[in-house]
Amino acid sequence: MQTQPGQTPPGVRRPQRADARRNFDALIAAARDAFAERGSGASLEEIARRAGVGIGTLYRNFPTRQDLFDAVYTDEIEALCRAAGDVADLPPWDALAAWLRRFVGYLATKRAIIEEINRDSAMIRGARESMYRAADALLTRAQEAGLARTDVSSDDLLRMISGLTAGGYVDDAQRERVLTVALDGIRSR
Amino acid sequence: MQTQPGQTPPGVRRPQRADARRNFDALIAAARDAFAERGSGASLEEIARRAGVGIGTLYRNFPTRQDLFDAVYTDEIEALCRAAGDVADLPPWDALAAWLRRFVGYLATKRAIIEEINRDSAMIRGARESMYRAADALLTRAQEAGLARTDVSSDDLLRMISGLTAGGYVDDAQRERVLTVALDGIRSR
DNA sequence: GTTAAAGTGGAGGAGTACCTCCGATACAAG
DNA sequence: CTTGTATCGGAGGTACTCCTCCACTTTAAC
Repeated sequence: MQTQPGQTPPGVRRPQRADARRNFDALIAAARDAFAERGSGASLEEIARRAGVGIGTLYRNFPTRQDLFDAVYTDEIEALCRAAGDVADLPPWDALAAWLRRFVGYLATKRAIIEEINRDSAMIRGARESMYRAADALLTRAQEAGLARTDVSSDDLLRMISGLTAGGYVDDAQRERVLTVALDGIRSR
Repeated sequence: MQTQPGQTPPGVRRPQRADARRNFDALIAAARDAFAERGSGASLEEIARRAGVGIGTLYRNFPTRQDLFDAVYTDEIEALCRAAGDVADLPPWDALAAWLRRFVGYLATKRAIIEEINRDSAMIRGARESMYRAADALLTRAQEAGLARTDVSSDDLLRMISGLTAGGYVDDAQRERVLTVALDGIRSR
């Protein structure tokens, strides 16, 4: 074990060789699906099977369950941050609402991520903070335009929305209704 | 196995003998704590140990995990329904808000119950429906008084609030802030 | 106090998940 | 093509959970 890696992830590194990289990526994809379906306790052997690799390969790339989870989670968060860029040129309120809708979409089937979203994990903190910064920029803009109430923080907002999503709704229409109610609560009056 | 019990619960019955009743109640209490701490996958052996009984006793009283879960769940729901009576003489909006606060309080530490609240289980359906009726009465009253928006159902409402609670908040003040936003979203304008 | 019936509890078999280890394999540099 | 090396994969040891079974204990009716 090298003693001064200096990278962000403690033990997880995308491998060099082509076949190894394929396996690495397949494992993350399989883990994403498995966590979404079975929750964060999904069997690691099943994840390896889904990815079409041996259990040993899983453990070499991700020594602990948390390492694997962090890799999946970081991917998702990065996608959300990119989405914040996509809405930057909408009017303040629309930008906030659109991004929150996308946030909900990303989280909709990902129970494990919702469960874990508030937990602390040394290496994840950075990714989560950049997501919070993205949300904060959108919320602040809406607040400065006088469109959003000023007594909520972006932390309040994301916890509220991710909680809402955790419910497991009868259908998309219901989820949309509930999201509308939440947005109306945030709008200043 | 008796073939025509005719009771509401399929296999669960509060036992007759004093010592057996003590064990039965201790098991439900221990299960409530264990489910709250560890989620619905808590080890049954640990529950038996916490209750101070053998694993055999647990299985005699609750042949399946679901039976035990149902017993805990039904208890909680009944308490919530009683709480709906307590707020009946408040003004419509205050009654709804007060009951939802109590609802949140009950659910606050009960991850397992939140997880399960939308799942279907033959014998639980009755209990859940009476809770929904209680919520519906309060919401309808507020709607008829022109205080609550009419485009949400009690089902929407409870899913939304129980989702909010699932988040895991930094502190009570944050949870209260988020609940206030949700209530403002429900209030008609 | 006696006794039949109800209830107890934990040993142990079966199944499953975790994780390590190392002989076999596939890549890529020469 | 050859060869050194990175990588693979799954057998198997360990640990944990589920659940059954039955010799023993407690209750409460008489």
